[in-house]
Amino acid sequence: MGKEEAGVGAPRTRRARATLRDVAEAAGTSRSTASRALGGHGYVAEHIKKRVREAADRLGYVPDASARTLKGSSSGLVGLLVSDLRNQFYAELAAGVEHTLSAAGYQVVLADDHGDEHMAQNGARAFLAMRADGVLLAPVGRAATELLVEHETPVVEVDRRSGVRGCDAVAIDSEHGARAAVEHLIALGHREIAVVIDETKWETGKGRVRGYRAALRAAGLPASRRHVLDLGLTPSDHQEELARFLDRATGVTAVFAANNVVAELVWQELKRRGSGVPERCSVVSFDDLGWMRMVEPGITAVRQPVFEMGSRGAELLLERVGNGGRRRSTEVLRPELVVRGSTAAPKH
Amino acid sequence: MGKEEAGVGAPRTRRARATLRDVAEAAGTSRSTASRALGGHGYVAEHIKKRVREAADRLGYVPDASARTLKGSSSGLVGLLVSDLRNQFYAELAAGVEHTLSAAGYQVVLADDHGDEHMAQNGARAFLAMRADGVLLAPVGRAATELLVEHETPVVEVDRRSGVRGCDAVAIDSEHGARAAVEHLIALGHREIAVVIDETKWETGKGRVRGYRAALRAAGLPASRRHVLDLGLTPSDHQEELARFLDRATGVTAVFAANNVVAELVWQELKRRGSGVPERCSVVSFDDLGWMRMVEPGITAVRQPVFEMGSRGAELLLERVGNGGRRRSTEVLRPELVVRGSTAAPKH
DNA sequence: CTGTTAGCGCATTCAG
DNA sequence: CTGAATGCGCTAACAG
Repeated sequence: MGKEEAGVGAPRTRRARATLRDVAEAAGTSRSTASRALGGHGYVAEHIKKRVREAADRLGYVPDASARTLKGSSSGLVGLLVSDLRNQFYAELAAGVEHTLSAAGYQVVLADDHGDEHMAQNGARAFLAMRADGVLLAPVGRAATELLVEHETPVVEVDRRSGVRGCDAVAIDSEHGARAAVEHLIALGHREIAVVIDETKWETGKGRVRGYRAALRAAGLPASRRHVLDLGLTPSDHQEELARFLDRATGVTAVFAANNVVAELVWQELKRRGSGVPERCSVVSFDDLGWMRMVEPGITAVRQPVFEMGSRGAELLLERVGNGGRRRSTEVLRPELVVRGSTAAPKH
Repeated sequence: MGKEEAGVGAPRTRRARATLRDVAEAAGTSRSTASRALGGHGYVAEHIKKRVREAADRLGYVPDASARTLKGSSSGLVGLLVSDLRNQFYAELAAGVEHTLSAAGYQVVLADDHGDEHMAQNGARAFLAMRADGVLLAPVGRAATELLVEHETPVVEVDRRSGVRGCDAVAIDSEHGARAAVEHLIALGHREIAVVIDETKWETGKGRVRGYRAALRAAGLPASRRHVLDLGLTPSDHQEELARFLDRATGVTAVFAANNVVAELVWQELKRRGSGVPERCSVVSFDDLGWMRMVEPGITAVRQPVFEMGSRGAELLLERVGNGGRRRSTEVLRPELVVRGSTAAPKH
C-alpha cells in the first residue's frame, strides 16, 4: 500500500493543505497544466481549465505565497513603518497607504517603531527578509532608510526626509504652513507669539520653526529665543514644563502649536489655568484633528492632507516598483489654514 | 570566463542579493554548515562559526523569509483585519496587537475591509495564501472567520463575535457598560432616555441595546421604540436623520451614544442646535476618546480598554499558535464609566 | 495544447 | 563535527 492511500477511510484525517499537486491529481492533469489553468497564462484547453478550477474549488485550494515569492521576483508585500499608531496622524497615514496598496493588490506589513531608531532598523530588516517589494517609512533616523536603499529596496519616506539619497519622499510643506499660521496671528495684531514644538532635529520640525521665524521677520518683529519651547520627544513632564514656560512668557498673546501632540498639551494647559481662548490667548495648531472642531471655540489649524499623503506615497512607491530606474522625486503637499474661533485680535 | 567572474572589476555591479550559498562560499564551507552556524542549531566549530558570521555581515546577508516559510512550518506572519483604521478605536486596537506581536517576533500584516464583507474575505484569503500563523479579526460577517477556521488557521475575534465555532474571542462587556451608563442617567433623575446607535446586528450593538433596556427595566421605566435610533452603517444623511429624531423626541432629557462615531454626531448636532449640555440634554458615550475630555463640558463616557483588548487578543492568539489543541476561550473585558460634566440632573 | 524538468533559498536528514 | 542530498510549492523553459 503506497502512502498515497494512507488515511483513506480514516475518520476526518483532513489534509493539512491542498497543494497544486493535489489539484492536478484531482483534475487528472500535470501540475504545470494546473498552474497554467489557474494562473491564466499560456494555453490550456477550455474544458481542462474548467475541470482544474472545479477541483481547486472543491479542495479549497489557496496558492502558496511563499512558493510564489521564492520562485518569482515579487512578494506582493510592502512594508510600512510608522512612529506611533496611536497618534491619529499616523493612523490616518497608514489608512491612506493601505487604501492605495490594497487596491493595487499588495499586502501591507505594518511595523511601529515607537520612535526608536533601533526598532526601526529591526523593522527594516524584517522587510528585507520577506523581500518586500517596497517600503514606506516615517523614519526616526537614517539607518533604516540606508539599510533598505543599500539592498535596493524601493523606499518612500513619508512626512519626513532623512536626507538619504536614492529614495523618494512625500512631505507637507511645513515651512509654508507654519508661516501661514503665524502670519494669520500677526495680521490679527499679535506681536509676541510663542511656538511650542517637540522636535527640531528633522526637516519637519525645522521647517515649522523656519516658517515661524520667516513670518516674524517679514513683519519686522523680533524673534526672541524666550518664545520658543522645544519639549523634546522623550516623554517627561511636558505638562509641567509647558506650565513654567507660559508663566515666564509674559506678554505673549498667542501660541503656535507645531503639531497635534503639543496642541493638545497647550489646549489642556490653557484650559486648566483658565486663560480664555481666544480672549487672553490665541491658539493655532499645525495639524487639524477631529477634536479641534469639536471644542469651543474651534481651534484654528493648519490642515494637512494626511490620508492623501499616505496614498500618494504609496502611488510613488508603486511607480518605483514598476520602473526602478525612474529618477527619485520628492513631492511636497501644500497644507491649508482653517480659521476657527481660537484666534482673534489681542485684547490690549 | 565562467559567469561567476562576471562583473569582477566592473563598476558597482552589485549582486542582487546575497544568499546562503554566497556566504558559504565566502567562508569556505558548505551551505549546510553555514546554515547551522547562523541558525545556531547543531554543532559547528567555534572558529568556523565566527568565519561564517563575518562573511554574512560582510555580504549583508539577510535570510530569505519565503524560503524559510516554504521549508518550515511557520511564516512568522500574523494577519490583522480591521474595519476602519481612521477610526481611533481600530487604530488603538491595531497598536495593541502590533505591540504584543512584534515583541514576540511576529510581523503584522494589516488589512482594512472598510466594513465590507467582501473585502474581509479577500483579506482572509490573502492571509491564507501567505500561511499566516494566525489571524486577528474584527469581522463584519461570518465568512472571513469561517474560511480561516476551515483551513485550520487560528483565529481570534476582537471586539465582535461572529458566532463561528472554533475561534477564540476577546470582547468588551457591552451590556454591562451600556447598563452602567444608563443607570448613571437614571440615578441622576432622567426618565426619558434616547439611545443612538449605528448597528444592531452584531453582538456588540445588540449588547449595548440590551444593557440600555435592562437598565430601564430594572428602574421600572418603559422602553419606548421612539427612543431608539439605529442609523445603520451605510454612510448616508446621518446628521439629518439624527436631527429629525431629536425633533420628534420631545421629553427626552438624555442621550446614550452607543459608540464614538455616533457620539461625535450627537455632540455636533446638540452643539449646532444650541441645546445646552448638560442643562437641556445630558450625553453619555460608549467609548472614551481623547476629545471627550477636551471639550467643555467633558463627555461622560464608558471607557473601554481598547489597546489592552488588542494586546490580549494577540496573546490569546500566540497561545493558540503554541498549542493548537487548547480549548477555545472567550475573554470579556470590563469597561468602566468615567463621569464628566456632560451628565447632570434634568432641569425639570 | 500538454507534460517533463529544473530550480528559487533554506533547513534538515543522513552518512561520513 | 561537516558535507552531500533532499524537498517545501510553485512556475517557466523546453520538448513533445
